[in-house]
Amino acid sequence: MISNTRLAVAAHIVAVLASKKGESVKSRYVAGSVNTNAAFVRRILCSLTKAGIVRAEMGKSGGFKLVKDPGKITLWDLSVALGEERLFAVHKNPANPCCPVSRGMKESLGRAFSRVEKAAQAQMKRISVKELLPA
Amino acid sequence: MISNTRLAVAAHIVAVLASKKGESVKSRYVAGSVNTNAAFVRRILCSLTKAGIVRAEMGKSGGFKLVKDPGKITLWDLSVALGEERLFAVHKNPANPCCPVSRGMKESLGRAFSRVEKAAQAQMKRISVKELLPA
DNA sequence: GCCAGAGTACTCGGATAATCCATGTCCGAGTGCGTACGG
DNA sequence: CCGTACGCACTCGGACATGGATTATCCGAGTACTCTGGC
Repeated sequence: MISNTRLAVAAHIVAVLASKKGESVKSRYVAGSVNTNAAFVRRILCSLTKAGIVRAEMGKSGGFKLVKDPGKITLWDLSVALGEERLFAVHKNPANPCCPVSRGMKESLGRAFSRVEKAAQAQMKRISVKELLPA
Repeated sequence: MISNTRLAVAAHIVAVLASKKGESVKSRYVAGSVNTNAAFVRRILCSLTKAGIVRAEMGKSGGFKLVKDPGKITLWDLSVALGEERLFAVHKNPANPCCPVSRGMKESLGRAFSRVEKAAQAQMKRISVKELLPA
């Protein structure tokens, strides 16, 4: 069902930044915690920057800082920042106009999936990054 | 978040079968409605067969028949049949033992994602294929 | 006319190929820090 | 001693491979229908 791990990695990244209490953290350090490469981390941090969740700082002693309170950053915020609000994909093949089922299927599926996504969204809004940190 | 369209296609397939009221339908016909190739449809139908939702019939006038009542087949049933119960993926890179955040992250994320998935699951169980059919 | 048997056409099922997306590797552009020099 | 200018090391950002997943194409195996021949 899932192919990418961006949301999980984004949550991990923000958790690391939160554990550093607003200090500047380098992408390389975060990559070490996630056990991946720094460029991948930066690509996600770029999205988070555009969403106003973190701030990038250039130069020798650069890095990323958390802008918002970790208790106020939810999984939903991260999903939106990554542009991954949708949980389900509908096949994009054109509908067969000869088949009544096919004609209405995309809209029906869209409605059904939206209902499910709305329920998921409500839960995601209730989970903050702070809850992911060790006690 | 999603890359494959199997759940959507499975729902479409079952809807087509339901519209035929238990008659035998060929994979080729279904493929025409979904606008894809017949083998792809058959692979999904194979999963649905193993789950006892449809039955395959060989031979010249073969095809697939719906076994269960469309009103009793939910999106969740289809997800289980396809083996796609999980909505989120956690990165599988090993945790960095030096980082306390990293050590606990997978478990924290697993718990958080489970909560979201449980909410989604509850909704998916409330949506049957019958609701996807045209009025 | 009825039954048996072979042939055939059509199906499903699985193996193989092409395509697309996510991730990893690499290099260029830019900025803050450190040092050296001049005042 | 203090301020300024230069060089540098280190950062982020984006372009280019690579690997895996998803979907499409193809071929083999098998079965129900059909037609023919015999009784």
